[in-house]
Amino acid sequence: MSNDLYRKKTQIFKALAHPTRLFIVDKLADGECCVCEFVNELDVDFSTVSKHLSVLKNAGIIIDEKRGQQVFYRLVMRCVCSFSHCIETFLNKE
Amino acid sequence: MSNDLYRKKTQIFKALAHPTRLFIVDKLADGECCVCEFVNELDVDFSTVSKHLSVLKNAGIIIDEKRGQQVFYRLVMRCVCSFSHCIETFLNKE
DNA sequence: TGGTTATTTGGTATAATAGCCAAATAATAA
DNA sequence: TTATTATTTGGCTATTATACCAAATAACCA
Repeated sequence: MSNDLYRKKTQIFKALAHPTRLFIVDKLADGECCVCEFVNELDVDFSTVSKHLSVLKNAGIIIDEKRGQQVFYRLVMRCVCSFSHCIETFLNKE
Repeated sequence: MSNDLYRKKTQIFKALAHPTRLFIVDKLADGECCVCEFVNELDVDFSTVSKHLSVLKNAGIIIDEKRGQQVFYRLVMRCVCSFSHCIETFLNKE
């Protein structure tokens, strides 16, 4: 049980283990978004969205880029989408 | 943001978001195991292993079958393996 | 420069999770 | 029936995660 690998993998699963963050990833699968777009669609505080984004960023799932006063986020770990899709198929079977 | 779907998906990611549980899933990818086999390899209490297994079971990732006095667990959500593999590739790139 | 907008950071209260121990259950053996 | 083995469950404490508010930063505009 090589600890370091499991620790890093766990960080990725933890980052994804929240409904708001899964929603963010789903949305980013269709293209980049700025922070305010998430705030508009989710009924949570700006600071809360920002913190969720930083969790995903620290895990290496998304990256950010500042353009003007806005910050845009992009999905880099694309295979999350295929797993997410597999889960949906799985849930429909039950 | 259809809440019920995100709630269920989150449950699956939460279930996977622990090093011990990732280890269990990895091991089950190679075939069924009984509880005691995990206890031997992991340095944690029997009750702790049992609780980790029930988290994975409640999420629908593994199933159990009692044979005699032992309980055997099997991996049913196989696509966890491919995602796990993708994460490893991803981590190696960095 | 001063004001406004977009975003992040720090503080804090609350909720969820993890791990151990002890006790309960369940199957089998003596 | 009693004892033994395998596993689960309940209770408790310590740690971690979440969400809000307020304050800080950073870019742009007047």
